[in-house]
Amino acid sequence: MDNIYYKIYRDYAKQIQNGILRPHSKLPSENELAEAYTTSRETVRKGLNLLAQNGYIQKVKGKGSFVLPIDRFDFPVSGLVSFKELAAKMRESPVTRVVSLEASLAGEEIASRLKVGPDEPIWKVVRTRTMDGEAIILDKDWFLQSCVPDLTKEICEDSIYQYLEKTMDIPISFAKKVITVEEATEEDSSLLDLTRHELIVVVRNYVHLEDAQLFQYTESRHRPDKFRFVDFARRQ
Amino acid sequence: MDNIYYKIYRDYAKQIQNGILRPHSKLPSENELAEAYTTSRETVRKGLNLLAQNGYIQKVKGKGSFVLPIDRFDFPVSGLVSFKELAAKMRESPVTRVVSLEASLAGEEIASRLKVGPDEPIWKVVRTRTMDGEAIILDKDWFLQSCVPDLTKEICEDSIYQYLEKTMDIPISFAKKVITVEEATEEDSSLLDLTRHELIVVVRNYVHLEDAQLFQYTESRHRPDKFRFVDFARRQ
DNA sequence: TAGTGGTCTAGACCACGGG
DNA sequence: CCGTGGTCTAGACCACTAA
Repeated sequence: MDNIYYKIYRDYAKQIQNGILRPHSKLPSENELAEAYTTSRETVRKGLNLLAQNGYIQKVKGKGSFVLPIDRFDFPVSGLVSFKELAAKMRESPVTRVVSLEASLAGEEIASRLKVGPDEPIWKVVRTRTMDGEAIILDKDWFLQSCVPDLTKEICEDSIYQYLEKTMDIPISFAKKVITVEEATEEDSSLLDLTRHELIVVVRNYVHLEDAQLFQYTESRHRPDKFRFVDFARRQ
Repeated sequence: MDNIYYKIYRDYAKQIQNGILRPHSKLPSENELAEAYTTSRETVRKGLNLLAQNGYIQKVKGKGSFVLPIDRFDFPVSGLVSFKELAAKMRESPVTRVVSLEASLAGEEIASRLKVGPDEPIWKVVRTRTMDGEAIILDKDWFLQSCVPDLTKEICEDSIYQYLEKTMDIPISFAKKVITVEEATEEDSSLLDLTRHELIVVVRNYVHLEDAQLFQYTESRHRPDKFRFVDFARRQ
């Protein structure tokens, strides 16, 4: 709310998402925006660069900034987007079921993934995601208890990210994501509505706080035919 | 090239990749860097922000900028990285085989993907990528001939991206990438060394020029057990 | 308190595009 | 030519960290 450049980013991102600003239309020039927001050109440019990085606009030297004609529907699946945020952009109504929620010690495998000792207290959450009556995603989350003291079934049924960021004010900073395809396990078969495919798309997410501390490891296991990952990337 | 902030980015990216700067070590402060490069702090900050966006460093208010302890091996698979660039970072020696290279008209499906008419002249390139003696990736590329006049088998065996950027000076700007898992086709089976899996990971890439014109469509079809996609993402 | 990064300003010069 | 975005400057104030 405070940042001027972030307000410019939000203002135009919203207008582009709502279709108020049509694809290929031209934004005001940087000088005009600086006047409109009573700020300097460099501040305007920070806002416009955010829009460009996130695929909203294209800046062309000597001409101006233009709205990109990209489908905003399937879009921000890239980056650090949680299931709840993703589902909000879709037509179907998804259901989250909490299979288990337990406080325990890390153990061998998770300890190595979270780079802590095997006796580190952690939360383990297992959830399934159902769309159109079919359980198609199995989400397994491990959190450091030292970062998240309380966790309830109600929070897990909603969005854990929202709880951490909005309610707890825990600053999530960055994440590394690894996508592979692996053999389905017995757990996958028992908790998901698998069709004939014996393969599962596994998205491993290593989530870090602002001080770069690794605090969460997530495995999101998707039925292959329902998996879709979209990414927007700029050169340099 | 001459950009000061880009030089700062390259200098430190290289030092971090080479291990000259160890993980968790502290970079000089922004004021010190401004002096060292005889430039202003805002310019230094642009370089540091590039490093942060690409996962090299973490900036902490009141403390400084620190090298992130992230495996740089499997890393820049994110973004607009071509097979050649990717392979250069791996131990194995990959082989590219050009299956076909032809000039033709777009036709129905490709015309809709490239958003041109079906009579638009295009290049179609089909290549297989072999590692450790197994053909594991099938790459199918379509280019607008209006953007790329000449294309030879030799160029396709090397890196098309390198040819476009370095030799032709065609400015690639951004790309949208969609990853899905689909049934293997007969073409997949005949050109790749598939194991029992009947599924193929399909990475569709829509590549745009600086004026936002869509000029290339690529389908990269991977054997599931050899597929791996890594992504680094920052919140906001 | 001193040093750090985060934001912002009010200029400047440049390269590019189109009339 | 003028307007555009790209780069850069030399300051400023703030919030945060650590001694």
